Amino acid sequence: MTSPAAFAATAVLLADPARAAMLTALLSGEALTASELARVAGIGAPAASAHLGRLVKGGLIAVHPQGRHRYHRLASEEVAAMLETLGGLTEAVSPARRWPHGEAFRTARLCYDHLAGRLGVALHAGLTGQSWIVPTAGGWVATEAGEVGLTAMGVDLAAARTARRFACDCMDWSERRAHLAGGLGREIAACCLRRHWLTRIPAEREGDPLARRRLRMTPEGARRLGEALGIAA
Amino acid sequence: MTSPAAFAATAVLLADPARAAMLTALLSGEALTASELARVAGIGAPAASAHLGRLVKGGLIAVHPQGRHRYHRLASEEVAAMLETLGGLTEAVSPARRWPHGEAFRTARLCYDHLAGRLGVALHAGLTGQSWIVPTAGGWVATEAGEVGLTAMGVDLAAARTARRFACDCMDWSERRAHLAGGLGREIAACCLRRHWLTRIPAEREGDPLARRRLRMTPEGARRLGEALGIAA
DNA sequence: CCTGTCCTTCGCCCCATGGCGAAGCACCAA
DNA sequence: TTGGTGCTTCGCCATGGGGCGAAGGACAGG
Repeated sequence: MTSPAAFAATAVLLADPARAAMLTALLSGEALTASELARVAGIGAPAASAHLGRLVKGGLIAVHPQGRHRYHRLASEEVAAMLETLGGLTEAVSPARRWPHGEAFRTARLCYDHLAGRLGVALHAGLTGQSWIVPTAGGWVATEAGEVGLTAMGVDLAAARTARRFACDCMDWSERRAHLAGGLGREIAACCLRRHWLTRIPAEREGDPLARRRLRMTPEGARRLGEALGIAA
Repeated sequence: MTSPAAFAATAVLLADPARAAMLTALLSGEALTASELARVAGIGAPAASAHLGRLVKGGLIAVHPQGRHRYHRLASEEVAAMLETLGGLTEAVSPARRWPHGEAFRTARLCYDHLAGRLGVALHAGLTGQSWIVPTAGGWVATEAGEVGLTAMGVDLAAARTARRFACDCMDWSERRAHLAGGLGREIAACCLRRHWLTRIPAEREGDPLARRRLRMTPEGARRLGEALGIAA
């Protein structure tokens, strides 16, 4: 029997401060070990293990055992989008207890594995405005012009196509507009980081779960992204 | 001090089955009394009162006292979008416990006060594709052509402008694409319902919190929406 | 007024959940 | 094999929170 209020079962997983801290840390897109996550959450190893077990069972995170370590990452794009949205709601509803993201956070950041913030929204607008991608059922597909342009930028389209979704929208809360997720979003972000068009901003204090999500655009990046997509930095 | 895992405070409000049922019921966009919500949640009046108090305090719902009755509605567009997203995540993560929305639910439904589902996404694509709305910082604005076209449809643009946001994106989970929210989204939905281009589908069983969210397009509606926006029903 | 209704507050019980320490596995390195 | 380390399981305790019944305000109608 499916309950009409089915999402409560998922919401309980988000409702604990320790689990929330873990999930927030994983929004950087990096895979973290159980002990790293325990430290981030400020709890002991046994408690962390229990939390991680519930998160895995609930389908929110996935595990990659590697020797003695167990690396954890968010289970999917959907989970990342959900956390981003919930964080934005919290900020909209109660500015007093919003998380401490500064202006840099709104300008450009990682949302799991793709670009968000003003840059992410501008990228979405640029791709659709130039018809490099066009709508289809359940997402977007690349046009011929898009394939040429993206390949010239250095984006690995073959890798992007291996994802479950090639390109789809993800809500950008700080901008109230959609940015690009899916395989294409991932590969564009990877390309920008690989070529040092974007660099991660180091954390200001130790153990900040939002560390490594903030991005800064290099002069080279502003030029290249600008000319490729006609967007203003 | 703002905790990095700030969203946990909001998530606890969603994590209870009774509160989740209440919020789900309010997604229909209607204002409900405390006793109606108690019945929907399957709990007594005292428990419902406590839950509603917490939801109001948390900024998720708003109250309108009216005589002996206290009407409750969702506090904002953001809350509705958040619930929609969380419901979608639950379905993506765990199809076993997804809520029972049939095909009609995916085709056309209300997301609080605006249109969602395939129809909502098609509407968004039609408005942007014909340049009736164009992007701006934090949302969309209507062009001159858009003002003419929308007014001809019967949409009250003056009313739409009284909203906090004129037009912004809202994530459509079943389609993985953005649909239109904000004052314009609200007025378009109101127009379609007023002119009987769309009608609510009656609930199949008593007390279904998803009741009155499902929509069906009338032949007249398909024709009018189709010719106005060039969308396929 | 008094009555019925709607809603809230209060007091109480109960159990689900989160935390830890200790012990037990699993794996790498010597 | 023998440690050393990372992680999990087990047992236990404390607390928070959700539920109800009973009682108390607020409001409409006679």
